[in-house]
Amino acid sequence: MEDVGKNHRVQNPSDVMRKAEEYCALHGLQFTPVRRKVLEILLGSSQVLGAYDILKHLDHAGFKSQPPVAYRALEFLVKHGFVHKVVHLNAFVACDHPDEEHAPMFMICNECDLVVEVDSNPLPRSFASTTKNSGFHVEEAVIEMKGLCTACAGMVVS
Amino acid sequence: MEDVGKNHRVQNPSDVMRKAEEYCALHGLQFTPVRRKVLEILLGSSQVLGAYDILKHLDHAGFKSQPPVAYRALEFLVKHGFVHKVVHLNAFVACDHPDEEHAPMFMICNECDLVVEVDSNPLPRSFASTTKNSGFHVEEAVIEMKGLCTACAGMVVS
DNA sequence: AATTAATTGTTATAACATTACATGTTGACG
DNA sequence: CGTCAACATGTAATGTTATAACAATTAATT
Ligand SMILES: [Zn+2]
Ligand SMILES: [Zn+2]
Ligand SMILES: [Zn+2]
Ligand SMILES: [Zn+2]
Repeated sequence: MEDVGKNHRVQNPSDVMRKAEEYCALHGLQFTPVRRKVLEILLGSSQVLGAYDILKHLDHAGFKSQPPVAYRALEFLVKHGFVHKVVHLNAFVACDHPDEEHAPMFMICNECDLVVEVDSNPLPRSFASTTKNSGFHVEEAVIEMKGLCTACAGMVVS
Repeated sequence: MEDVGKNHRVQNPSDVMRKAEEYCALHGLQFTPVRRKVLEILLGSSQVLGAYDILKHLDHAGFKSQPPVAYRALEFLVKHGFVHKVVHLNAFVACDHPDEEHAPMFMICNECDLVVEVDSNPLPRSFASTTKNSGFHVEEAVIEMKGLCTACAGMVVS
């Protein structure tokens, strides 16, 4: 689950970084060095990263690297929508478009752990009726689909 | 997360139990004592149970109680649709209607951890187009919504 | 009966996450 | 400025969830 290549899963990391800065400034949030660094780590990774992967990166970058350091930064980043947690992998991923309100929706490959965030804008609406009937007040919807990515599906056939 | 009351989250446990027996007989699966017991434990619980909760129950019932015992039984039960895993709680729950093909969909209360399985039959279809575009072959869709149950939502207001 | 496949027993360890408390930093207010 | 409260970080220890690895047993197949 380590970062292996130079490819980023997010197209323009610096762009997202700037959005995060602006958001924090606007809302009086402290975008501290650790928080900034963790977001950079995730933006620079081609794969999702577990908390302990992030700790290793922090360690290499000269930060403190006990578990709470990573978990606290991740909690902040997730809370404010810069990062999502992929609950099936106990791993984290920087969001492409943290400025747009959305329910995170992922496709996860069972073979290679590739994770793709797809747009879910029109979907959560359809849940509303189902949940309203039961009197449940929904705050967050998490949708994760497991299966095979194009590459891995191809391998099986061949 | 222990079983506290006599209420079952599944209406007719013995009914589900029978369905599981029939399914296993029909498909040549071994519905062994541990597997049966774990399903009974989950059917008898009013709440979702973690693997280690189940181990405690197994221990009390005179079964072996090392982690793999529970995890292997749960893997079997999940694989064949008798049990679902609630990934947000790392916990397991017996399914009400294992005979009907469906994607599990849950509502989870952030306050009291109440978990309600709701019917999702019409919904996964709407995902198909989104995922097909990306060439992803979906095998399983997990939908979990977090929020407040009626009871807990009421408390907040008062 | 012999062979193979599936399941279980058992030990150990890996992987993920939180508690608790001390220390430091920041910003508001008098 | 000095004080206080709120927020953030440092650190050690522990708690929780899940799997690896291999031996032993049991069930199905030939
Ligand atoms: Zn996102
Ligand atoms: Zn793949
Ligand atoms: Zn179900
Ligand atoms: Zn509740």
